[in-house]
Amino acid sequence: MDSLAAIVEPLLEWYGRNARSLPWREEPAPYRVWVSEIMLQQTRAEAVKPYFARFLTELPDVPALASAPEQQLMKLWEGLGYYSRARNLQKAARVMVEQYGGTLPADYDALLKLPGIGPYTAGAVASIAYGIPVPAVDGNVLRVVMRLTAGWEDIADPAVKRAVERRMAEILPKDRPGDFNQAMMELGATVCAPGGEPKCLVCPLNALCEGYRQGIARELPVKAKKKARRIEERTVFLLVCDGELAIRKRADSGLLAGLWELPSAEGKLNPEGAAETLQEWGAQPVSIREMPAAKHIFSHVEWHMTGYWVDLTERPEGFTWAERETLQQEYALPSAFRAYLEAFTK
DNA sequence: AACCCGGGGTA
DNA sequence: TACCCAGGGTT
Repeated sequence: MDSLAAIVEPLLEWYGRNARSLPWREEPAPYRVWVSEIMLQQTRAEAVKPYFARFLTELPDVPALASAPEQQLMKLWEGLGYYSRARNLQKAARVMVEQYGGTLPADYDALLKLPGIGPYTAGAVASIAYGIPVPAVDGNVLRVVMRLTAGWEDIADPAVKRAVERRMAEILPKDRPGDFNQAMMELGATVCAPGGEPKCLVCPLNALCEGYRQGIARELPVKAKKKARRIEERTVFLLVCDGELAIRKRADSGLLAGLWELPSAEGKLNPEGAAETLQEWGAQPVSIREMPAAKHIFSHVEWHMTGYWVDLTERPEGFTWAERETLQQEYALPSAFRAYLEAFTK
């Protein structure tokens, strides 16, 4: 198949009848489109919905985002993952306030220069919010194109992505770039879906699909395997004093940067090692109880956690203390710790 | 080019 | 389990 030009018309027709109703789609103001696109990076639309609603309520425009306290920002992002997205969102908002009068630049290259905005997001915002004719190639589009063309290229290869961007640019309808880009993604998300059997029988493009004709759509796309996760042992401490729990802020770079955590130490500490660590922290336990093991899986790391419940009557320095309720409402605590806490406390 | 960065859904 | 998800930044 030389050109994919033939897919444009049936795809747009299908999209007009089948587009999901999504909050950022109903009212595609640039700020809303941008925030939604950042949240949607590596994240399913269904997961984004509640976060998007809360975020837009609390931070309704670029200036509000630019001046938001870190604590509020991270709390709004808590549980969504890839927390640098939130920090870059605010960095970009500040650039917009300083350089663009508090609005998003209506220009692909200017968008691309902003923190957190790469080729996909720049294309999505430019085309959806401003009608600028540029492609937006994400995982959905790569999958759809590889199946349409029966292509066995490795979609993990950046050169393959660039080639697909070129092909999309060639056929992009200049009058409806935003609809076209969204239609490709919508098809990939709901019909030409990953995992399991694609719904070729209801696909508006099946008559044009080489992967379907050859019966290999299910096998595509090809993607190079990722490296296996490394395993890290951690020992978590529930330090309890007067009904309050000790937490502390994580380093501002690396995994879960700048979020809060339960005090923890590397390795699987036995009771003697735990006592030693508590001594280093200046904690004088009234009682120590060993807690069950738990596992938390990140995309590239696996934490094997054990823990100790430690009752204290005096508070060592270097920690922040919070009641369960306050912790819940005020502090951004990553899922790994939240799950551990909820599993072993009432 | 390789690695880092979350959390949840799904087969 | 392993893979995927409206990816981007750093080295």
